Amino acid sequence: MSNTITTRFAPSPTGFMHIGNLRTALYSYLLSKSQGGKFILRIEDTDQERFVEGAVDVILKTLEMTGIDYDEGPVVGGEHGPYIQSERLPIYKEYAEKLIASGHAYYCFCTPERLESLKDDKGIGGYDGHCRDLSKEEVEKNLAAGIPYVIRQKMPLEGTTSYVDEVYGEVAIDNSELRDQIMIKADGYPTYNFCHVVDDYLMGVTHVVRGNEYLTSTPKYCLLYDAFGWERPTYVHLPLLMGKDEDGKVSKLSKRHGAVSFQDLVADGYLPEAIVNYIALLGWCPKDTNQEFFTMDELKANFSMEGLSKSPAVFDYEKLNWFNSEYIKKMDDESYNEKALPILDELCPDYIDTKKLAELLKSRIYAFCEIKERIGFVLDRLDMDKELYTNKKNKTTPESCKEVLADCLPLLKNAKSWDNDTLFELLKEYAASTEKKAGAVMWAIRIAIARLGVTPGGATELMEVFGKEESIARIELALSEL
RNA sequence: GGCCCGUUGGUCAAGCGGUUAAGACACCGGCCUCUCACGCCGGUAACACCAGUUCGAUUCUGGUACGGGUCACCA
Repeated sequence: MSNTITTRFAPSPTGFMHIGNLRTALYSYLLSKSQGGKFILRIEDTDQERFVEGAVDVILKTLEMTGIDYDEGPVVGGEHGPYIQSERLPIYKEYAEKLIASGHAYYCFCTPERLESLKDDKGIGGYDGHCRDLSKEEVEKNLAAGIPYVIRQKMPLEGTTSYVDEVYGEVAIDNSELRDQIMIKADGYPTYNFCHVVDDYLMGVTHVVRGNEYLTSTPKYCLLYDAFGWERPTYVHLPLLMGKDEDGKVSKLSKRHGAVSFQDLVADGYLPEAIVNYIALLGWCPKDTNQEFFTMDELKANFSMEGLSKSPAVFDYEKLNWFNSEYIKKMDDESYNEKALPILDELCPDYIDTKKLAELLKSRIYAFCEIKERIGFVLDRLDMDKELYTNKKNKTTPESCKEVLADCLPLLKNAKSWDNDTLFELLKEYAASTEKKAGAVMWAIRIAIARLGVTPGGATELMEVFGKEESIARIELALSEL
């Protein structure tokens, strides 16, 4: 037995990466890497009906973007391959037969119809062990007759099975609660319940990290390890991720709560590092520190299972927004512009200084998807609401603003250059010479050119963004309307 | 419904028998300021309930309530 820790992430290729699933991958990865262990990626694609084209690529891409690298897995390979379950069918068959031989499993010839009839009106109801004690002769006969069959795990009828979970402590389940679950389906594919155990063992997985929906079914898996005579792994079940409903209640995080897949979030302009940082803190908390910004390396250095929480966490978009805005502010200009400029360049007219605009936006957006809605006043000359000229703090009125605009127009037309500093000085001098408050002058100009009450940036900053021609044109337009 | 798990402010959470019960987001004030944002300063707000153990329970035990999970030829 190796004494290094090995964990794995074993997603189903569903076509998208649910954020809860990503968090599981993260924790599994961190648990291993925090102790210098190994991390394996395995694709669990045994459900032929749910096969989705290209879904594996989504998984690979997500792990790449988030910086969760694996030591073994599809593409990179490894000593325990193949890492895609549909390519391991003979292995499952072999191990299932071992269990039949040892009396821990049996053939079941029941029809789907019979199984259906066992359920109650709520759709709940389990197998009744109908084929559990079929004689060897009957089995041979049915097999020879080509009757479709499944292979079931034979559960003990009495007693309890328990294990100690790293997060939840001891979990004990009466064996009478355990159904003789299917290991190999009629189509020859194994079920999760069976093949993940075989794979985890064969791949040397020492710590099984997964969502707590498996908490109560884990005794069945323990029994499988026992039946094979294998040492059971350490289990680390994670609390679920929840979403808040409109009525204020919470439920398992799903689409109705908003974007819940990694790719949705990225498409909305959230940064992978921000997403990772945020979800790392949903259900885990570092010890002995209040730090909340973590790079992947820092997460590796700080992660420990003691920090894992037992109770479910609500995914809060507000906090994600905050994290993302912080990450945006920390971006260097080059990478920030790489994301922001294409969006602005596509939307804005040529005369707009998109680089300056991007700069103004940097401290004001929480995600890149927000840019479009923030620059409507740049793209179009909005309808003017004259009330905007009234500002109590600067004591402005439409009339006072009209005077300011009329005075400043020629000044601006003669401006030596058209940058923020020059314009600001120009207007400040005008304010001083006419004994007006600078704020009052700025207010008039800003409203005249933006035609909007709240804007990203002040009057002179916006004039720089708009350029001389458009700025002058907007002031003339505003004047004509007053 | 049976079984299992959970419950500290609106949210994420620290706490691991004795604390003025941290911190963060959000919210509300104030400062800064050419509006807003950023930044800075400050504020409101929590141990679900009932018993028991104990000199003392947010911390331990039991029950109740509420929430969640699970009982598939899905994972």
